[in-house]
Amino acid sequence: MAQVKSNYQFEDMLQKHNLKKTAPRLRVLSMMYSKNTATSQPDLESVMNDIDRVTLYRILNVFEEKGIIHKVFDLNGTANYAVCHSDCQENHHHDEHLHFNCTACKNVYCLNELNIPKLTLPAGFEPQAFTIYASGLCPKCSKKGTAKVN
Amino acid sequence: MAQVKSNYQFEDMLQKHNLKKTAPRLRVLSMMYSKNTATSQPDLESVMNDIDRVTLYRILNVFEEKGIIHKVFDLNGTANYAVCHSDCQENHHHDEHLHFNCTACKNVYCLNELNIPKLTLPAGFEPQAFTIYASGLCPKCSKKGTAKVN
DNA sequence: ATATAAATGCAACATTATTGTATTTAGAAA
DNA sequence: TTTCTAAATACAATAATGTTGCATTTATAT
Ligand SMILES: [Mn+2]
Ligand SMILES: [Mn+2]
Ligand SMILES: [Zn+2]
Ligand SMILES: [Zn+2]
Repeated sequence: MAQVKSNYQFEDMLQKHNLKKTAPRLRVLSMMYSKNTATSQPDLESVMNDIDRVTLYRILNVFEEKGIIHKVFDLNGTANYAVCHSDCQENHHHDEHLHFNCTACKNVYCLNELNIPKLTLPAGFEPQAFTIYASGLCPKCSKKGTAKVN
Repeated sequence: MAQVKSNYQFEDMLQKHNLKKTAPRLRVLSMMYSKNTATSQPDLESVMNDIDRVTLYRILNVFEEKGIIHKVFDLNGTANYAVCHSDCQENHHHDEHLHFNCTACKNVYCLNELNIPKLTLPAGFEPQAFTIYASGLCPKCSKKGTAKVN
């Protein structure tokens, strides 16, 4: 499920976006691509505790600007970041997919494969983007509850 | 659109939830029911600047616990609060409606009338609640853009 | 190799969330 | 009505998070 990318590909990504290939950026990219769930800044900080808090903050910001990652708020309102699957451009995201927030493990999953149904809003509303949030149990946690632990 | 309720009804609501009828609580209730959009804590603070910030914080918390209001995060991740339209109970909310966040005026609208289509998630996911977010222009702001200002 | 713009790390500050507690107050009981 | 008590408020203090400025370091173009 998690995308497999080589370090060379990460360097390529940075270059394409006119970003310098630095160690902190490559590490963030590799961590985010290795997971199939979104990552909060506290998550990043605890794993990469040798990188400055502000540096991570700025890396996440610039990645979001460039359309490399997108931000999603979980049930508690804390920001989580996930890689953009699609054709996101600088300052123009297209992340209209479903976000699933597991109430047990708290992980946030981007379910890109799901297409969002068309909705008609009340008169006057002119929607430009939709996202759906679902909360409940993710595959891992629902398995734990019922049968054997994975 | 905004619900009209008398002060007597607000007192009644507090009593039903075993909350004392205090001036700050009644003022918060009356403000939130008078609007058809969600209210952020900074909003409340600026209007009711004689009430302590922490008091407002705790009022919002207890109202949410009791199922009187629900929290919704806007595009910037700041919490907004809106009255629950339906059968929300203590620690058991049923606010599965669409939230519309206007990119111009930043207001958040709860569109309760809209029913959310059934969605089938990938195998293993066990959703318990859905909410849809839409962003774009609200009726007021779309009108401003095209024709005369309202 | 050198120059330079970009990125990092550190300090400082801003904002918001949260907890503790003394004082006040609503509502029950006398 | 007065008295009592648990609940609520206000204020102080701390924690957590977001943001900016700037000196130092580093990637990369020349
Ligand atoms: Mn996503
Ligand atoms: Mn709502
Ligand atoms: Zn889970
Ligand atoms: Zn608007």
